[in-house]
Amino acid sequence: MDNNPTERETEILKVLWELEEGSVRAVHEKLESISGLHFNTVQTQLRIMDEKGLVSHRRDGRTFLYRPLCTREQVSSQFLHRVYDGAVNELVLNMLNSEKLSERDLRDLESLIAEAREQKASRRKRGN
Amino acid sequence: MDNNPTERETEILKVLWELEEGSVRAVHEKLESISGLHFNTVQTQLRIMDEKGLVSHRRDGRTFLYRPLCTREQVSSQFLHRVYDGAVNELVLNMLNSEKLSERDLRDLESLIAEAREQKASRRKRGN
DNA sequence: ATACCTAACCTAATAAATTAGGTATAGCAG
DNA sequence: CTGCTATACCTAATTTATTAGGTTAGGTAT
Repeated sequence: MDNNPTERETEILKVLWELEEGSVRAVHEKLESISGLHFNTVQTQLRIMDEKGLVSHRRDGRTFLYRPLCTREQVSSQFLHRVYDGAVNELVLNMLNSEKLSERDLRDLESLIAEAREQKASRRKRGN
Repeated sequence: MDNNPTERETEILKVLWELEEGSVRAVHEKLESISGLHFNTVQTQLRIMDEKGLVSHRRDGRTFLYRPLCTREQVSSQFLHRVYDGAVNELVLNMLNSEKLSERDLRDLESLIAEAREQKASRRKRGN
């Protein structure tokens, strides 16, 4: 789980992040159009990811329903630390340079930061 | 080059991003303490990365000096698109949640955004 | 009941990443 | 000149990721 997902695993996780929970079939259907993967391939991948602790599963009748154990936030944090040694500002700076952001996007980012600040303040008040 | 680097390749690129240019030895020394990699291993990796176009090399006497061709910005942009389908705001939101940022960090981020906005404005004026 | 569909399960082939040994050679110290 | 060191170069073993075939069995419709 601290073990970061491979290319294909990330692709599968993306589907599960969206679905919250899904069967092999559900995941397969989402991926098939893009990658043309075989059903069994997805099934095997999910089994391996289960062993690795990237996902969990429960039974629903005859079929397994998989859930991501690894969040997008975790994957991103790992990326940040792996590539930037944790320097968020560096990452954001690069994003601002490489991505074409509209004024609207920039404002959105500012709101996010303002919110983060407020949450910090309220956590402090509650003693956290 | 649009092909994103593997785990180990990223580690090597990180060294080269810092050094701008470096010999196998230089890269090896930086990595050895952390990963205990053999000199030849680093050399082979660099050769492969050269073939892949992730780095380039030039001769300096008897030794090769390697340079990264793939920037950290590119790697990050690929990550963004692979994991977030390009949604910068989502990524930043996650960063704000998962990383513990100080008031100072938040202010820094705000300055970066302000700068990005100005650059956008000045590019527009110059007709770009 | 029987045929059929769908699922898990088992297995292995293939491809890619990671690692490091051995060889040849150039340059340098004694 | 001779041995030593550091380098590129060549090669292959090992591990990990990726893929999908074949088998078995549960559930369902006819």
